[in-house]
Amino acid sequence: MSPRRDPEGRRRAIVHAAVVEIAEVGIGQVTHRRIAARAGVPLGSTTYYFPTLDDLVSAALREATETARAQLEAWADELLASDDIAGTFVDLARGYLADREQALLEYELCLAATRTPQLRPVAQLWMDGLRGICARFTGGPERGFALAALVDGVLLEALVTGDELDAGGLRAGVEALVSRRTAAGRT
Amino acid sequence: MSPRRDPEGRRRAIVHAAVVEIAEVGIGQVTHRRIAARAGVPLGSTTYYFPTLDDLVSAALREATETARAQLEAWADELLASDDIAGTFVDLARGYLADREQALLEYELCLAATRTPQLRPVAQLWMDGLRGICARFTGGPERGFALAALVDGVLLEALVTGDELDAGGLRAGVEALVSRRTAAGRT
Amino acid sequence: MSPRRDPEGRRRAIVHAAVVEIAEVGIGQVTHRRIAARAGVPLGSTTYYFPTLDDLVSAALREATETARAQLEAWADELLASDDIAGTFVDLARGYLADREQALLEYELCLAATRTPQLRPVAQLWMDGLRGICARFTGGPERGFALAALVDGVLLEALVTGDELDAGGLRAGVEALVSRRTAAGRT
Amino acid sequence: MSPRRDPEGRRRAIVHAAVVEIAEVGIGQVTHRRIAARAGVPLGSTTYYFPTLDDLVSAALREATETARAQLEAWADELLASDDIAGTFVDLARGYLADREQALLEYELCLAATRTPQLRPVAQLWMDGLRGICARFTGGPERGFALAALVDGVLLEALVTGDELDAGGLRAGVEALVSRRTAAGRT
DNA sequence: AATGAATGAGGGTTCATTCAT
DNA sequence: TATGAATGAACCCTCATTCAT
Repeated sequence: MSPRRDPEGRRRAIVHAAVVEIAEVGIGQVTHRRIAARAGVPLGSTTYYFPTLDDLVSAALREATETARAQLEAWADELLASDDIAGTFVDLARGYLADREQALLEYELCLAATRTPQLRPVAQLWMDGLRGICARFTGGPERGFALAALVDGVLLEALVTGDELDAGGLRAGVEALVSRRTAAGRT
Repeated sequence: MSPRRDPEGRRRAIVHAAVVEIAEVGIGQVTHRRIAARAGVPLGSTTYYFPTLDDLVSAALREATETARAQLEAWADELLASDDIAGTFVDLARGYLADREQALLEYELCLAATRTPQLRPVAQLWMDGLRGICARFTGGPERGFALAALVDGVLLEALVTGDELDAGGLRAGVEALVSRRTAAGRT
Repeated sequence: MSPRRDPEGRRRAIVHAAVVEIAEVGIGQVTHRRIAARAGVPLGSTTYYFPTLDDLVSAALREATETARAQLEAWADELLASDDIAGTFVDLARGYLADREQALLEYELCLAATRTPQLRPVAQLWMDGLRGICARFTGGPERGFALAALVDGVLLEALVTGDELDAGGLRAGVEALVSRRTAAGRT
Repeated sequence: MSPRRDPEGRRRAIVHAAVVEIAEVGIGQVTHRRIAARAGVPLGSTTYYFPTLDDLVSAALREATETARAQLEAWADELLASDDIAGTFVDLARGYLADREQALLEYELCLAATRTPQLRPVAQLWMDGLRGICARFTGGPERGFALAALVDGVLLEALVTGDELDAGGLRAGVEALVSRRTAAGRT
């Protein structure tokens, strides 16, 4: 199945399997064996490419963040091109929650970062990215931070309650925070 | 310390140790042994009072939520008595973050609830409580939800980044969401 | 439920529960807790009446043997009154196997006796009883022993295979071993 | 003793240790740790080769049965070559009982099979083997079954009572059951 | 006399990690 | 380079037994 001679591919396959596995069972429950099984590689490969399980988990979370980063950029593009900021935010959030497990992983990473210093920068990446985007649509950085927090909070709540996204709340919040002038100036 | 024969006290001591331990190392890393050591009781006691580790963890999270709930009620009182809603929110959030580990535990519980059905109601309690309070200060339920999400987001971000509370963002967000009339009517 | 003041009754209830429990799960899997639960008495009662689990198991096996002994006597009566020894043996064996678990317990006791000296006499009781009965229907003690062994073997095989009693084999064996003259002399 | 890298040998050593251990303490009392100690391998090895204790026990019993099967075949050969069937049966039974613990294990397996379905086929192997042999020396299958039961019963009784084999009883039984013609035809 | 509380030993099992090959 | 074998620590949990009440 996996190419005999493609170390980089192997590595990526393992990391990817780790991401999926973490998303599914949570950081605390992930094991070498599970990842190896999921990736379809021998157990030894996981420790060969990653000396420690922590290393592997870190790599997985890093990759997950990369994914999120790309997503954030897509958000920025869509938001800039939209003339209904609030509506677009709702659409984007809904899209984000579509892959619930992936989204969960993101938040789990954030919490894990609070106890694992090496995860800090990874988590920071997401936070900063979201804040950066939000700040473009509000009068000042403070409101931008508030908007980012709002989005984070709405997403978290949806994940926790298991309900649909609270579109009404999100829309109301965005509208209250987004600068009229900015929105108007764009038309 | 604990009297030889005080089942209820023993039980509480174990639960409390579990709370502290979970706050410190995370739900996924907590073990009978750690809790027993922290509580100063023999290993067997933990399984005597709680047949399963899951039971013990549940009890701990339930207790933690009870604490949070009490805190929320204190919030409500302070907010109702205040004529600077935003400023009071900031103070309260700061107070909440003062015990970082306890706060962290709260969020960990929320995330864990997504994968452990039995934890759902416990997490819901917090979410509902916060939303209920917030709704009192906004024009409608949607803005109330948005305010709750904002608070949740701000707290989460502070926990994750390890920075101080983003007071400016919180204040700006609250001001944008809180109903003028309510604020005005209270002067 | 159980009378407040009836130590002997309590004791019997525990022993009986132990018998049933052993029959159900096997000697090696029986525990104080299981017996207490089955008997509907507090855990402490089991150790109060029987210092050791071994003591309790022994008592249970002793009781089981007593039951078997009574059964053997019934066999003797029926056989003596019968003019179709082989057919009666078949009927009796079938009756014995009707309560499979009880029968199993008997054999388990026998095997356990090989490793637990204190169980020896209990097991011996059954063996001797069966032999004694059988000897009455054969020409000499040797054939009597053979008949007893045959019965034991047939019962064991039925238990192990889970099949019905091998009536044909048993009948053939009995007929070959039973003394014609004895049978004839009784008409 | 055992080479560093010899998985098959290791596996066999563990299984063999399990057989011996079961013979000594009984199925219900056997543990990973005991087996590991007896085999002179680390604890982890037992679970590495056999995911579950049940698996290990099954393997051990299977092996024991294989041994017994080989023995049965030897019996068949000797019996066919003999002109004193009864005497040969006695010799064979005595030989079988010479290794008391191995014999005990056999019967324990049979009883355990009644409660552990996966053990059924293993136990059946022994029963069928013995019956098959016996049937060759009797007039019909029914007497064959009876003979097998007789042998089983005699062996069981010897094991349980701890006495010598009841040679007289066995001889008498065999003589009563073995087909004259077969015996005669062979002279 | 009777019992719930308490405990520590030990059981099965999992797993990160090391290492010979 | 790559991997299956191997290992021991640690985990959760069960339980016989002891003991204060």
